[in-house]
Amino acid sequence: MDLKPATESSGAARPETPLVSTRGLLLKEAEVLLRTRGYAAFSYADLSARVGIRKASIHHHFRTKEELGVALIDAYLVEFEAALAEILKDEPQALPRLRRYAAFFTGSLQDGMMPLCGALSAEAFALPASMQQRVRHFFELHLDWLEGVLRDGVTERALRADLDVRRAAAMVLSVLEGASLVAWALKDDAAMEPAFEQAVSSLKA
Amino acid sequence: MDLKPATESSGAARPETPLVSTRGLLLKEAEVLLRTRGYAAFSYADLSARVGIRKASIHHHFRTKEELGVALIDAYLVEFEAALAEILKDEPQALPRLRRYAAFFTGSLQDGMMPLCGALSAEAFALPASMQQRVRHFFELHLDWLEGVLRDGVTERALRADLDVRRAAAMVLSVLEGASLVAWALKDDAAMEPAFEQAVSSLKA
DNA sequence: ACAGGCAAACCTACTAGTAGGTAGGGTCAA
DNA sequence: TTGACCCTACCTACTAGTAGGTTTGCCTGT
Repeated sequence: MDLKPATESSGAARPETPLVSTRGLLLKEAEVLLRTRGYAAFSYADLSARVGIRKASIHHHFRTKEELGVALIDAYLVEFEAALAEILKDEPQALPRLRRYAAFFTGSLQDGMMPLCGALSAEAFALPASMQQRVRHFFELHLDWLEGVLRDGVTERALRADLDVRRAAAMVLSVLEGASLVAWALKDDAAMEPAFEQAVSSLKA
Repeated sequence: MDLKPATESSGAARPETPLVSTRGLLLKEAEVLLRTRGYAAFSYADLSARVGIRKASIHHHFRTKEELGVALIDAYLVEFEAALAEILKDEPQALPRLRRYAAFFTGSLQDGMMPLCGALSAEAFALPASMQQRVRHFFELHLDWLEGVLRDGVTERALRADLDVRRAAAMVLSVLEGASLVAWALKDDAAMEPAFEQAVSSLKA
C-alpha cells in the first residue's frame, strides 16, 4: 500500500531495504500509542489500524506484545544514549547541557506525548518483568548522565561546591518527569520550563 | 461474609450502617488497584476477588467502571482537602507546611502506592472525560493550595521576596510527582526526600 | 535461461480467555 | 411488602495469540 513510491522502474537501484521498514513503522506507531495511552490501554488492533497491516501480521515481526514493548524501549534507549552523547559533545558547560536535556521533555509534550519512561513508570507494576527491568535501567542511565554533568558543573564552578550530585541528579530528573506528568494531565505545558528553571536555580553557585 | 462482627444482639444499638460498608470497601480496594496497576490494567474481576463479592454485585454499587473511578476520585478529594486544611491549622510556617505536604507523597510510596493523580495522569488521555476533568481539578487544587502557602512564606520572610509563587508551586508539585514516579519505577524511595529538599532550597530567603 | 526451492511478509479465519455489563431471582431486615 | 444487597448465569465486544494458506522475490542447480 504505497510504501513503494511508484509501481516499478525495476532493474537499476538496490531493491532490498525499503525506505521505511514495516518493523520500523510498527515500532514508531507503537511508541506513539504507548506514550499517549499507556501500555495496557493500547492493543494490536489499534496498532494494526495505524500501520495498515492486519493484526495477525504484527505477530510476524513481534511474537508477543511484551517482545514489542521490549524492542521499543531498546530502540529508544539506543537513540537516547546517542542524543545524550551529542549534548556532551556540543555543549561544554553544565547549565546549557541541562537545558538541552530538559528540552527532551518539553519537546515530547509539544509533540503531544509523554516521555517514554514517564508513561511506563506509572503502570510499572503491571508491566512484564523484562520491561520493568528496562525502565529501571533507563532511569539509572538518566541519573548517571546527570550526575556526570553536575559533577563537571561543580569543578567548572558553575554549580555550588557543596552540591550532593547524586541527590541533585534525582531532583532534576524528578522535576522534569513530574512537570511532564502535570502538563500532560492539564494539557498545558506552559509551567514546565519555569518549574525546571526554578529547580535548577538551587544548584547554581 | 463476616462483615458484621457477630450474628446479632439485635434491638438496642442503631443497626443501619455496618462498621465497614461494602461500598467503602470497594472504593478502598479499587483505590489500591488503581494506584498500583493503573485504571486500564485493573478489572472488576480483580476487585471482586479482593472484596469478596461477585463481579456482578459491584454493579449494584457502581453502575459502570467510570462511575466507580469518579466516585473514587471524589472521595479522595474530600479527604485530601481536609488534610490540607489541617496542615494550615497545625503549622503556621511555610517550610514545615511544605514538608507535611511532601509527606503525603513519601507516605504513599512507603505504603506501596503511587499518588492517586500521578497514577492517573500518565494514562489521562485514555481515561473517560469525567475522570480527566477531575484529575485536572485535583492538580489545580494542589497548585492553588501551594500558591497560598508560598505566598504566606514570602510575607513571613521565610521565602525569597522575588519568588514567582505560581511557578514555584508548579515546581514543588512537579518534583514530588516526579520523584514518586521515579521511586515507584526504581522500587526505591530513598532519593525522594533529598530531591524535595534540594528543590525547596531554591525557594528559601 | 529457466525451474524449483525457500523464506519473508502478509493474509483470512480462527481460538481461548477476559473485559465491562445485564437479567432475573433469592434472602432478609425495616 | 418493599427495597437493599448479593447471587448465578449470561451477554457482547474485544484481547493477545495461532493455524494455515497466498504472494513475492531472491538464490541455486541444471
